[in-house]
Amino acid sequence: MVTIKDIARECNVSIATVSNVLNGKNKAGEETRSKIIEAVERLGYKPNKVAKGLRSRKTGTIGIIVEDLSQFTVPNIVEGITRHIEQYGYKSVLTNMRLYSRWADKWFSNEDMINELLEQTLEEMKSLMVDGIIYIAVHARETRKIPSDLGIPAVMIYAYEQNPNVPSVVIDDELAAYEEVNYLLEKGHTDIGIIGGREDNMHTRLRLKGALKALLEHGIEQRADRVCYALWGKKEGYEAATILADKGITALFVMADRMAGGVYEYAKDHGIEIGKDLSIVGFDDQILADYLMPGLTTMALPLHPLGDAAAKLLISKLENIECEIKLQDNICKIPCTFKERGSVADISKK
Amino acid sequence: MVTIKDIARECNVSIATVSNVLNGKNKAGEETRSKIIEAVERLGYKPNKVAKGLRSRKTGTIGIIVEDLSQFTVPNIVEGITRHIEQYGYKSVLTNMRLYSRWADKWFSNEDMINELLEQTLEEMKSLMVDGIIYIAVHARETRKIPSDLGIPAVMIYAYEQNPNVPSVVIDDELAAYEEVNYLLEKGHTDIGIIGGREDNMHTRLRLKGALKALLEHGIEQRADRVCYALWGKKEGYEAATILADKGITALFVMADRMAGGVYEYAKDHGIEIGKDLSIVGFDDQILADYLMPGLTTMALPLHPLGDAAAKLLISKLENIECEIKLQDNICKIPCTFKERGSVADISKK
DNA sequence: TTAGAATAGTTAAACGATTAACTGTCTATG
DNA sequence: CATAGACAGTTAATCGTTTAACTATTCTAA
Repeated sequence: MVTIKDIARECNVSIATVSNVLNGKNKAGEETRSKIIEAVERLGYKPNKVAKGLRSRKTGTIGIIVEDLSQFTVPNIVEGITRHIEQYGYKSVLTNMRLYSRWADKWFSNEDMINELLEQTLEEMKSLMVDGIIYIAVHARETRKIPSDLGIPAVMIYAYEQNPNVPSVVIDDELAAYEEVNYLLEKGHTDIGIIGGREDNMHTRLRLKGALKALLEHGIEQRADRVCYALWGKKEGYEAATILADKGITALFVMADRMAGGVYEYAKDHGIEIGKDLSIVGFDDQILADYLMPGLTTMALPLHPLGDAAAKLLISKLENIECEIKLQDNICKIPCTFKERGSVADISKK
Repeated sequence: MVTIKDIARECNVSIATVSNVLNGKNKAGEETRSKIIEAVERLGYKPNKVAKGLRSRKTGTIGIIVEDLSQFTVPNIVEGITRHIEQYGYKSVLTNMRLYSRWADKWFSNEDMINELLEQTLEEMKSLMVDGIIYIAVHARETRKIPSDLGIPAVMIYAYEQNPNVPSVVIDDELAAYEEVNYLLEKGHTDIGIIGGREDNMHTRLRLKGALKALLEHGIEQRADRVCYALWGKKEGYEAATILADKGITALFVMADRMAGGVYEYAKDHGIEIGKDLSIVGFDDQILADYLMPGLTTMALPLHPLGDAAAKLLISKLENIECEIKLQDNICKIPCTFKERGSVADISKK
């Protein structure tokens, strides 16, 4: 490995001079400068980031902590982050907590255990001397907490953080649901069923709120028996469809594409034609939405923008530059984008 | 930040003693040892990995380089890696090259540019002093090369590497294809069409080889007009189906689930019933395979095992322990697992 | 009794960079 | 002519660890 010493020896200067040249301090003559540059090129010297980090307390790395890398949302968020930070010369260090992973080797019976693991992971990151941290809380719970004495800048994605030092970037669930239900209403549907995710889940609650708001604005008070909760999966969607089937519904707002897939299966089993007898809007825009037939009209999650916004927030703090992202109550809500396919019938002109 | 010095001062010993105690060298008396342990706990001392790494040339981190994190295969492979390495106290540093990413900000017109980026990325990793490197070459090309003078242990996933120092872990494409086509033959199909991926792609070639082998063993010489190549996507699958439709075929071996999805759509548009009029086996076992109706019978990629094997190979080199993974020609082939759903009709008893 | 080993430490030099403080030399200015 | 300032560089401390080499004390066995 070629070090700064080798360059110094090669050029007959002190290592300080090499360092100065390399860091753009104008403390060297033109001749020496070019001599050093040449030697650096020739010997293929790359500054050692570890040493650099130890001395200058800036490693140029950002820690990304994810709860579960194999959740379909996460890679795209990470990509959004890395793309932005690389423009500022930062690298990322990723830790996957693997909560609820299909291949989990740890099981978490309660939130306290998770918070403890999180705290350990944060300590790990600190001992790696990352310059900042982005936490992707896919399994968003209100109980997830970043300690207020963390000591380095952090940003939270996906969950709301009360810590005043830690801004949150979240998707605008309420707005998205509002828009989706409005779309159904526009298409003439007034008898709308709702399949939510886990009842205690943040996303479920916010989306429900948005949906009810849209309905109410059209003078519709949603009947309680037309709302049911399921556990995000295909099977659960199927079961929910069974429950909602006889409630005189023409359309369904389903809070996850996978559950919507379950409804498709139910429809197939019972001779119901989706996009005609029954209309559906989903949520997520997972790949499968494009493979269902007819294609599922749904709400695309702003995954890349989520990562991008978080990265911008963090970089602006680290580099002390102003940030284009504006916060309200320390939160930045990113809108989803509606994806129209073929699962909704227009019955407005009947 | 509390350092080893603080502990030393607190206990009236030298920092060397603290270091010895912490690293399990039995060079301390029982009394001092417990005094130190206690102080470490009380003050919440965490060794600084950066300093540790600088001094001892072991940072306890493994660099993972991926070509494209948002490819569906990658997160699970990464999870396989991290899960294993964490058992040995290693962390991972991930770099996403973002080749061909949907959000790409760089465009690569040729393989040389990619190899250059790879070389840069490897240098970055070295300057971060990772102990080893795992490279996930999702877009497997034979031209991808890890320099032979890399200087740290490395393992390649997904592509074959000629570098004798770098073992490769790959999926057993040939075997998987062989098994799938055998399955079709067992079910009585003898007129089988094949939809491959890019013609110059390694996976395509190997899978084709396996498929032809199975056919040949049943005395079937595959007609050239029953094989066609497409670009892995849904639309391309649809087009391929159009071409193959009038070739007197009862079953189709499709080398990617997404293309198979395209065939489903073609079938729907033309009143063909999948799993009855036309049988299909896919490849990948992407989520969508479970949402197509009928469910797509396919071959599940051994993503987790792929990462696991690579990690085992690397760790065994780093920790100098023997490895349960056995190599042939420096390659470890991991078998896929067959996933039977409902897309194949049994016509053997007619 | 005494050499040798074992025990329980300490000292100080690294690892590869950055950086504050210092040293010369030259130039400009009143 | 004296002095200040700019320029071009060097020296040495420092970041938080590990580790080789050393010291001092006690124990063991012939």
